[in-house]
Amino acid sequence: METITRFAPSPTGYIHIGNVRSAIYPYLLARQNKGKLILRIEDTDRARYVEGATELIMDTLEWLGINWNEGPIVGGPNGPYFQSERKDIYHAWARKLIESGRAYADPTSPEKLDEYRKECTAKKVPFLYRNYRPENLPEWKPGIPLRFKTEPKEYNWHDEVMGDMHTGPEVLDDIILIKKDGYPTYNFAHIIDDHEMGVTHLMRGAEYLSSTPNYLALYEALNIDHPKIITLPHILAPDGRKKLGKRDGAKSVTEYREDGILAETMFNYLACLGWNDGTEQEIYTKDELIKNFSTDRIQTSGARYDETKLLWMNGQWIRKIFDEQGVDALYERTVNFWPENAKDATDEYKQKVLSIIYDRLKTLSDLREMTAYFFSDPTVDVDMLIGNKFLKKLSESELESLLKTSIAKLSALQTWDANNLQQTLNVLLEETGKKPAELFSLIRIAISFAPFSPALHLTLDVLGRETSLARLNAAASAI
RNA sequence: GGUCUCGUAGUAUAACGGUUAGUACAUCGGGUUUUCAUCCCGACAACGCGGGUUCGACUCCCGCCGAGAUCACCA
Repeated sequence: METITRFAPSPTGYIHIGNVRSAIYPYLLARQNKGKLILRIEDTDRARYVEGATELIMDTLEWLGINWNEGPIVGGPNGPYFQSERKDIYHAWARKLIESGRAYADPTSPEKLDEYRKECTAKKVPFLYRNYRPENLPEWKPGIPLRFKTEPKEYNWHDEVMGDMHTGPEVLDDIILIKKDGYPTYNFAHIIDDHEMGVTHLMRGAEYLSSTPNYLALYEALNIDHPKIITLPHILAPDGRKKLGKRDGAKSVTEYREDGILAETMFNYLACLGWNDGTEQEIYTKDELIKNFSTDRIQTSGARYDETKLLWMNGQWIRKIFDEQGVDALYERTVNFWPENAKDATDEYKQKVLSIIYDRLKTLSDLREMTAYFFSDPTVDVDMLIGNKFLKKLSESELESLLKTSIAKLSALQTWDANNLQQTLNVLLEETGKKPAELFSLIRIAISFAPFSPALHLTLDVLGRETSLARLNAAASAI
């Protein structure tokens, strides 16, 4: 049987890192089995609906490389893929339930419901609406919610991650199927949709675990089979132990993207948070994940989200892309991350800068801080020179003459390239009798006035003869 | 409160009855002609507690403790 999975977000805002995984895993499973991934928009809550959220979600998925086979834009045989456009379908199924006596219109007011609830809380007994079913039930019509008439019993089921599950009748209740505004609840809609769309594997977060028995009861009353149930453990907030949510400051995927986290990193990190293939591999391409993914190795316990490791992994990915795909591939991803003063620089020059700085980047946005001096002359800061921990021991006149010696030597260079620069710097070391720490720090700071920079000969090479010498002269005359 | 789930170093994890409990991030120390990184080497650091079962338990069973999820006309 073809594997059909789905990602079914509700358009209430951005996708944060706590819930991208419920898109990644279904995607991996679908691709691994040459199946289909369906994107379905669960927009039945009109109050929480956010304009543009669907586009934002699709944009995020696209960035991550999660493409769907059926859903908005691409269409498909099982549409519409917006729940708000499927009302008739839900109502048709609802009428079947009414006919079989498994659903009823519930005239109870929200106030009355509240009262019941408080009563139960006071008595310290669990609130179950089925104990309060009204006597004279009206016809179901718009304006009145429709409830499921449950038949309390035990349920046993298998969860691909959690294993064999069991619950007693006390967890079953008369859940609302259709709200008074005519829209279905998630509880009802997702069951109908998954069935009609042929979903074979249902992957969702652990927060749905406790309502699963109610869903099982619904499948039964509807006389339909349920997909394989795969419960994903929660991603926990970095500090607390709670499920990561927007309230805990869970950032949107878009935010990470803007901070210079690569899509590869995001995908890799999240896929491996709560899953591993049993080997010691840490860096996975999407294809490797598709190949190696298996639901039976998904963790059962929640995993804390660790941004430090994400940053480490991003550094790994930056280097991996550079090493395996070349500077062009990495450069393509950096276009939005250069400092303001790099605006007029050529692509060729920026690529040169990138190729000597890339292994220092944790995020692409580090470029802004780390490369400014490549694009315009830094402000001369004499204190930075004389206060440097290696240069402190030298007098100012010594520094000045050392700089002048260096300038003379470097100016004499026939061909200004990395190799020759390296050789010349070595000669300078011998001739001046200075330690590398002293001579190189001096030159490095004089040309960059930055806390750090790439290897000296490479930096000089990229800056070029004219700029390098001009900056050295400026520094020398400022001392 | 009911129900369900979870519990290996600070973090993510490996182990599926027998290992000096492995790996990675983080931290600390060292190395590679300056810095910051990369890279390499090293160090620190864990089986929640208590009972069983067993020749032998991180691994199986029970209890306890701790943590989380859920009990909406939200998804």
